[in-house]
Amino acid sequence: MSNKIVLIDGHSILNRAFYGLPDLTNSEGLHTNAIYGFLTIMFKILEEEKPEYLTVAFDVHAPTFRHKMYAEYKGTRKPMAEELRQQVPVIKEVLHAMGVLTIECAGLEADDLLGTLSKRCEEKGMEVSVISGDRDLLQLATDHVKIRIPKTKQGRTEVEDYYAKDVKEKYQVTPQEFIDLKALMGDASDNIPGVPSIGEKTATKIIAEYHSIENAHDHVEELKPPRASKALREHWDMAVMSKKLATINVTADFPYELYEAKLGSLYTEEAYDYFQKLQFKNLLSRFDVTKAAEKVEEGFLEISDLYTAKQVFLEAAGAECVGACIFKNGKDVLPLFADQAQMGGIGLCFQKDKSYCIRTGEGISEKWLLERLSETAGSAGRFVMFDLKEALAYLRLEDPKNCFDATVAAYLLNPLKNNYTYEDVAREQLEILIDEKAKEQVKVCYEAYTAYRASSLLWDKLKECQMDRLFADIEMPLVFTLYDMEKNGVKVEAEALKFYGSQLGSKIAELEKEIYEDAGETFNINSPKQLGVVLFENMKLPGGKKTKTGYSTAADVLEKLAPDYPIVAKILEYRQYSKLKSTYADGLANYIGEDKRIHSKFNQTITATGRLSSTEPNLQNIPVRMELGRLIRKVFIPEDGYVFVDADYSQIELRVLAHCSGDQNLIEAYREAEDIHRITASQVFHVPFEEVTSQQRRNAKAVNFGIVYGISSFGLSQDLSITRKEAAQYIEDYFKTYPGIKSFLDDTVKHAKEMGYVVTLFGRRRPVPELSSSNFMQRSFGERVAMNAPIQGTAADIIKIAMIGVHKRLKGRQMKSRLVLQVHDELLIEAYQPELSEVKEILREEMEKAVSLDVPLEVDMHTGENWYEAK
DNA sequence: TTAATCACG
DNA sequence: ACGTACGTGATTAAC
Repeated sequence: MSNKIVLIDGHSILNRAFYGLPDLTNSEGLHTNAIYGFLTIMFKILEEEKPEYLTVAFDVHAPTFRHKMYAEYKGTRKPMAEELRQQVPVIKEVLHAMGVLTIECAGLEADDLLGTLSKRCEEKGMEVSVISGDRDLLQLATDHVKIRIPKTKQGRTEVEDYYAKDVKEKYQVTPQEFIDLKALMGDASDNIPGVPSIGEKTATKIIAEYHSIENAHDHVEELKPPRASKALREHWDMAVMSKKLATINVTADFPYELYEAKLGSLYTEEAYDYFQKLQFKNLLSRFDVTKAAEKVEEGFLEISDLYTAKQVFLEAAGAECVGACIFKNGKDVLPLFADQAQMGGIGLCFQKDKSYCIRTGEGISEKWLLERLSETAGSAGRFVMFDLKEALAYLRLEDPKNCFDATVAAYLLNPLKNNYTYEDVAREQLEILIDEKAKEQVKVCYEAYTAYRASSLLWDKLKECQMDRLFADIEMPLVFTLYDMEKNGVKVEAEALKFYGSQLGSKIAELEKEIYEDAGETFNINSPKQLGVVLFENMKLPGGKKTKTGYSTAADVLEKLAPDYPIVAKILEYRQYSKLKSTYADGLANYIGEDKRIHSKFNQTITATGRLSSTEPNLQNIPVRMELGRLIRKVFIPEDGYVFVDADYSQIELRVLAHCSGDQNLIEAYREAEDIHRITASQVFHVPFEEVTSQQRRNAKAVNFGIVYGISSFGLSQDLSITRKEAAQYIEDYFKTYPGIKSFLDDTVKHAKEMGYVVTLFGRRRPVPELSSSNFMQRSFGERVAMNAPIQGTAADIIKIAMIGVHKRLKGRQMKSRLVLQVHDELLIEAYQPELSEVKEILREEMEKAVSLDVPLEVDMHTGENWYEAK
């Protein structure tokens, strides 16, 4: 027979969770971190204790007796953060949905409820666990009442347990005496003043000896040290009041029926809906797989004989919609050589209550299976997969128009997520939970099934958000373009790269030696921590602290010291060389394939704004700004008989801004100007075009950049090393010159605050949940994001259109020239010599005519025998 | 796994 | 009063 009860201090645990976890929001912008943390802690406790009863106590937000007393003493409590406040009613609803009893009582604090309940339950002979983040509650500990204090340490929650003996052990006082201890030492977090000049040490000594403040007061003359004796005499009233404040009422009168606290199943349907809405994905796995899912699985079939497989493909021919997946066998194979990867088989689903897992094997060859799948895809009304780009390595798809990449669709609907797996989509769109431990064939069937079922739901949502055109006309065709780019890769001269690396290596060794000599000791220069200690403590350079963990040794800090201290200059140089060597020289070498080419990945579902990202390796951040780094571009070369053509948009983001804002002045400027920063300077600073100084131009350029980033006076002042006031003046002058921009940015932020998202010219959305934050910094960040995302995103849309156009024309004419890289506003083509002039024409046309704006889109183009020359 | 740093647009 | 520019990815050290 279990006779255990768990009592939770609701607000205290919410608070712990709120401050212990990073800010989380669901897609509606509701903050959820405290709720999530609370539930995690609660589940952990319940699993450990397996109690029969559970009750969560909350404070009522009317002033209570103890607060009122304190308010008279000194002001009021700090108000609760808005992000936390909004989570309080939600956790109560969630608990209710799980059948957990919550109590609150006007005029009583949660402490009093907990104290009274723990006493009542103990008297009934029950074992009691009280969960709180507050040490106050330690006074409730007995042999049968355990106080449990959860601590979040690096993401993991550990719980400290206190029975009466543990309190005594740790604090040298009994739980009862703990009240007196608090009365003397006070507790800032619980607004208990205590006696001035008596701290933890003294208080413990006094209470351990005299056991109560009253007894201590009776012997006040004997108290040591004299300071404490004096304090207690002079502030006796404070001690008495503090004791009253610190005492938890264990005989409060409120209605409570134990049977109501009896635990049933927490995992109810209602609770599931809440968890779904709150997007607590890993908590959802606690719910039993739904009955509906069990029914779905009845229709799953594993096939490994040719005859049945043939039947299935016959049935699938001409289906309205086909969902599919391809799975590998055994260990992962390098994606570069996906063609050679060992295939385990495929998943296939083309009707709502059946899904197949077809394995390769004796009767069924890989080749045959892929051919059938390709045919099926071709004849389908719609062919749906997750991560279609990866699958293209296996399939021959003739007409991309009927293809639907569910990963990309899910990304467009919410670009802020980290991943878009079929499990996620099944849960979000189909409300099906997939058991992680399910057998391979079941998972394979689920993936195909999810692709089949979710595509129409995703498509409807895309239409609802007016992203259907963006999806069908830009993102889906782009999948094919990116696949070809990845397959093409870019040729790299391994020998030259190796030589470059070894040169850097000797330079690094030289600098290392000099730095150790200057410092008078050896240390790891790559460790910011060690470096900080050497520079700012051992060598006593000025410029002290900056980060939480120690000194900042970032470049902008060191640059200020470099002119005066040769060692700092050497460190900066060392950093530069070692970055080049580790990331670029050595880093890139690891990715050169047998074909002497690097096949970097272009990711389509990573960024919040719609840009692409490049990984394994990242070819979008190859050095260019510094000559030394720029040299590395010489190792990127075209195939024999080919040349590079590199084209980049000139200030595409600013042009997008000019168009979207409709600011006549800026539009005019772009229609005429050769040099937009100069013309901006001329207009903002009211000087003739010819008389603009280089300083003025630099400033104007910085303002132009700032505008695109979502301007702030602080940011601009940092960039230009001027005061905030001066920066604010620049911004004001800029907006005076271009009033259309000011109103556009204001309108964008306003729209974002109303709708919760911003939109690009082509309908791409980015949610901005930060805008509803009560935290100034977070909200300001949201405002900058709202200003930047439509601009950066529209530019991304435009170059995507250009890429598709270029790709289509090159392919359509069966040219040998190929697109190899995209770097946000730049395209690199490996052009077959005889096709060079045609390629240049195509590239310019497709880029300039990707979209018609109110300002011209200008493209700079260069050719060369390597990337260094072509840029 | 996270924080710091630095490469790019 | 708050304390930052927007968007990425790779490497390294240190927990």
